[in-house]
Amino acid sequence: MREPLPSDMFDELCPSSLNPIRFGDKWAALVIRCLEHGPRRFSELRVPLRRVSPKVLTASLRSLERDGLVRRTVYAGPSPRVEYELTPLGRSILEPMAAACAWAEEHWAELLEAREAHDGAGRLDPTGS
Amino acid sequence: MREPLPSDMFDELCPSSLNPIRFGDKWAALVIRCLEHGPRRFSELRVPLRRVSPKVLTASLRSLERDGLVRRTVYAGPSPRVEYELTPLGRSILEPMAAACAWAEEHWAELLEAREAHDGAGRLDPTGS
DNA sequence: CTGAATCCAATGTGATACTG
DNA sequence: CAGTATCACATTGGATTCAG
Repeated sequence: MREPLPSDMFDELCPSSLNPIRFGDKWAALVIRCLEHGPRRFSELRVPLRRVSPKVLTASLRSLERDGLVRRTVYAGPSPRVEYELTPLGRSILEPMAAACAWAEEHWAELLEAREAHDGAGRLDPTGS
Repeated sequence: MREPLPSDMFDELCPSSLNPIRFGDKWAALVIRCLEHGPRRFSELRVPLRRVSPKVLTASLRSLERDGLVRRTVYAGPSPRVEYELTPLGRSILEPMAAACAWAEEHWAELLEAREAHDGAGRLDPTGS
């Protein structure tokens, strides 16, 4: 429990910018993955997602909270402390998400090839005349 | 084969505007569903998707073509005729898409409840004091 | 018939600085 | 610590009009 988060989500995992299957806003999928193994504090999330500005990260979390996928808990104390965690509903989306990521990983190369072929077309004569 | 398309995609199917799982651009999922049962002409697609302007529909199709999910075929003739159909790669995405739609249908009500609860909060005192 | 061109609105994303 | 405020920018979505 409380497994360490990856140091930078942008190094690994399914390249969500390529994946045509997307979850909520641009960062929602990554946020959900960060919460997969238990509750996290805002500042903990900011480490692997350091290239997301606090405003955008907040917006993503709020959106997930609004949809009931994430619960936000404020702990009173000398310094503010807030924890985010997946609700049961949020956990239930992990499965289709994993399926989508599996598809993306499996067909990642095909997507890239198709793009290159498509983008390159029209600039050279495919008949080779 | 050549089953009729639904008359209006906006009446039925998974409400993709609510579903946090999205495929490509706003209409990609609906377009893919229209192509599920065989090739379709542009004007055929425009019927169930009549609330999508031709420009946007074209853009969506082009994007799918670029990713190798859809093949576009032009048939020469007295009047232009163009057909779109799913490639094998395009077909392969039907499965994770179905999983995502199943999730959405299953949890559709929970999402709505969560939104209402969230949007309504703050306007009345939950402690009932 | 199949889109391309143009223009515009809405939304999403982001950097920076500041606050309880 | 955990955000909010503000401004700016990019992308997307759309209506309308026009062309091959």
